[in-house]
Amino acid sequence: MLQSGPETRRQILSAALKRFADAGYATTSVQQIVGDARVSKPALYYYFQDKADLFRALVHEAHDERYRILREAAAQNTGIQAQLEAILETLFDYCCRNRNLMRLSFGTMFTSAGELPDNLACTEKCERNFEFVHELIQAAQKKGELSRDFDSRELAYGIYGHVNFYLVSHLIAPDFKPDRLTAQRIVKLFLAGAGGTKAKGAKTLKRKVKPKFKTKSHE
Amino acid sequence: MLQSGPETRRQILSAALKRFADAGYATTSVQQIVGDARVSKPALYYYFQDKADLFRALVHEAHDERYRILREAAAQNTGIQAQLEAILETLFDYCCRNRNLMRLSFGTMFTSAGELPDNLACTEKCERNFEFVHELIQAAQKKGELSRDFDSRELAYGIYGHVNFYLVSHLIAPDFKPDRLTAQRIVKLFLAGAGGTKAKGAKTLKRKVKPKFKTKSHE
DNA sequence: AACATAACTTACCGTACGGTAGGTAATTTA
DNA sequence: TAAATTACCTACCGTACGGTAAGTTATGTT
Repeated sequence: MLQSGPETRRQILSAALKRFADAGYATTSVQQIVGDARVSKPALYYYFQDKADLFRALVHEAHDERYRILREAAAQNTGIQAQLEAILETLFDYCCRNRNLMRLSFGTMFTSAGELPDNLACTEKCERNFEFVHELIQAAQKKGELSRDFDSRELAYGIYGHVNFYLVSHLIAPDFKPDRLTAQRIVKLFLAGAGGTKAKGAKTLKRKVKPKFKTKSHE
Repeated sequence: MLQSGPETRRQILSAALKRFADAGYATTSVQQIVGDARVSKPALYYYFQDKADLFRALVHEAHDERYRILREAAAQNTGIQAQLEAILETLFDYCCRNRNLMRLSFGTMFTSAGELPDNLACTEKCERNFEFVHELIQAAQKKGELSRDFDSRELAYGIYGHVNFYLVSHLIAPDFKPDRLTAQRIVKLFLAGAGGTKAKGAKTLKRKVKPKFKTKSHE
């Protein structure tokens, strides 16, 4: 019996996402994907040009969606602190709810180029995401919301790296779930700094990081 | 003519490093490696149990060496600021001089497990590296060198994530070469924070980040 | 000189992969 | 209702892979 068409396509994408996220592009075979999706191989080749095309569809979806919610979160807030908090919370939330998609897109960024299909061209989309945050910071610096002792790019690196560490931590250890409070703590540290015991601000929002979470870091 | 033995082994490792770093584990074939190393396939299987064993040898080398120089850098300095600066500078230097090895070990951390050989067990080594920095920060907090408004783990995440961002940036864009000055700037930001224009400290050490470096970020 | 071992080589095998040729059943269009 | 198109299926092909069996040459050791 024939299915509804788009439904089959969705099944293939869903199965492919899981396999690619678990085992990477090269290791995953088309056979496995069509097996999971309960369709035949030619069905897959009916909807996608080849294995690489299927992979690209997933990666681009991941990047674009993330960029979209990033902008939305920033637009709905004013002031760099609120904006950063919103962006972080949104990212954390999205990351927790679309773990496989995020694992895939992070994977493509850190994996050696030769392992992935050509024409992936995700560096541009990565840059776009970073530059968006960078511009927010630049603007905030101009408004005096952020210190001018640092180059805007230095600041962007700082917060971006910090956040990515949390994201990757979640991707590696699913039980580690950064949330709204985490976002606020990160922004607070970013703004206040770690230096001295000059009792720089209120101790509000403080939270013990559960030590049971074995970071499993990632260098 | 027969070669000196260990020399052949070294050639194989060197060729394998390059291939694995460029194309990843799954995509690289044993044929390519022995081709580059100008030896035959059985020569490789004479020195290594199998493809996975060869890969493991490289990864473990990378992690252990990095851990060693990390400890050394910390031991030769006192005070958290000097220690962090030294660690960062050492890491940057090592990363620039052993780029392929670093690409390999970062790759293994971010790549999905299914794509790599079993028994890789690099998460422990990653944790070990992170925990070392974490302990330094804990000690500094006790001595009052660092703020107690934050959990020690929060602080460690902050600096560790920040640094990793620079490392990965270099791995993706080789022209971007963080150095001693970069290390000092990062530590300064970590300690002082990005908040306000209260002219928190001297403007010494300030440096413009060359905008010509297109970050190529990585999310 | 005789033997053992280390350090390889050529040649090959079975497997699993990505992809396709060619056919079929349901659905839409004329 | 007939033609065309959509949505698949079974069966298969060529290739390149990881790994090995069996032979060869140099280098000690006795």
